[in-house]
Amino acid sequence: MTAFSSDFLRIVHERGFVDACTHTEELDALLSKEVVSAYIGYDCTAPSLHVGSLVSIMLLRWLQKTGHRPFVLMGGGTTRVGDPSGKDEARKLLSDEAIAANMTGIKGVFSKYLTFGDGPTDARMVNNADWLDGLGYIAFLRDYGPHFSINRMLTFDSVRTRLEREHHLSFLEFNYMILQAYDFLELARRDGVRLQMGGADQWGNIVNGVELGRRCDGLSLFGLTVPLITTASGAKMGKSAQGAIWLNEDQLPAYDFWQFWRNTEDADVGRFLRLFTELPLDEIARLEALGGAEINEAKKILAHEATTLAHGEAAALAAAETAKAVFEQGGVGEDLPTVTVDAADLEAGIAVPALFTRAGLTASNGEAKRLIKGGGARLNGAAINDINRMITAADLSGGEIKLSAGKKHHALVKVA
RNA sequence: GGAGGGGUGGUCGAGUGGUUAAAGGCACCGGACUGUAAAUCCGGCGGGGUAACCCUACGUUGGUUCGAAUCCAACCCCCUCCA
Repeated sequence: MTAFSSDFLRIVHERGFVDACTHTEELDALLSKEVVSAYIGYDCTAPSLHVGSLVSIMLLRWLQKTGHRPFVLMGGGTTRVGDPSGKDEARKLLSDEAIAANMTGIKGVFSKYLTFGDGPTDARMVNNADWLDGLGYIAFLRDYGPHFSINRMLTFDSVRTRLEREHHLSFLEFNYMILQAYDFLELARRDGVRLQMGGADQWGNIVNGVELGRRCDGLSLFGLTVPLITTASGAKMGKSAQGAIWLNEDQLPAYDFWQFWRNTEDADVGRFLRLFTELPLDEIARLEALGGAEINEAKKILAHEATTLAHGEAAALAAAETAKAVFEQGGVGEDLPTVTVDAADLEAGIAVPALFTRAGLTASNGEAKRLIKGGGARLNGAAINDINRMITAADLSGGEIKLSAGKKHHALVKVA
């Protein structure tokens, strides 16, 4: 591997953040010489970001830590068009209201990882709707259309796969890459941004921006992509029983976030420690070398570090305490999801399946019944085998009832 | 505008009149084994009901039929070729 003179490139290479880079050596020289502004764009297709975006967020964090300036680009304008990259069929169009609401949710995430402000290395957030919404069609076509070759555009992965699979690709989506390229040019002009980063699936879009900058303004722009992170089993990261692993606490409690990392596969521990924590590499090497059951210690550290970044150390410690109580001592923890029931309801008795569903452990009464039949439901740690069992105040243990669906999903029931 | 092909559950994909809540794969959930891991094996996987059973679902809306995902009509959407 090349020796880098810039801290940023050296660190992100060592830690496994880099998939591809346009002109590594020139970029390294630039980063060594001056404060570089770099950006990553984010879709506004969901109300929060999930761990799939965390690699790129960590990348921005390292950028800032090594003395450069991160820009977070909200795709308020481009989300209205829809990025065809990595999708083999057309996405649904979102309403403007939904996009605005999603943007608000996403903004909150970044403040945990980056320092925003007006200083030279303070992060800034921009919204491409600010310039895209006001574009005039003819003027835009005349100014930038000549720089794009249809022949070339047709060879880009996002376009080619659609064509090969004979899936529909609308003209609207076909324009996406032009708009994203224009974003880069616009940011370069406005704020002197020199580097665009993103996921590996963004390579084509990023390269387009680099080329547009050179053709229009003779700018020397750079692109860098991070690899798509999958688990050692080959699955995309971030899936779980309850759905995506969101970074917003109101979408996913810190305890569940902590549990996600705690349950990392053995084979992923080292890689994840490098990507999702800021522990020194020699420490990670030591943790990674742990064998057998000892690797669980490494997973706890991973969970602690990642949760501390996302939700703060207090939340991480609370999650760890709860996990310890629940898994290592078979008890209950403060941080478990909790539902409250009326005392009157409990006096009258609540059917077990209904209570599991109310606690959010199952999606329907039928699912709860199947869970009970399959032997996966437990009440205060004891297996339930009777579907018809009623839960009453007599089941209260220390003023609460602990329900478990499987070994990893627990909830507390308290009386209102 | 014309011709042909297609739209099935979270997803991929069978299924051309009844025994089809709809094969199979994947994903996901539970159990066993473990280390809150992986792999493997077993079970589950639309909703409601203790149950008999009832409801909802195969692009949409109507129709034929005792009975339709399956046949017919109109409409919507996608693909390919032609103009």
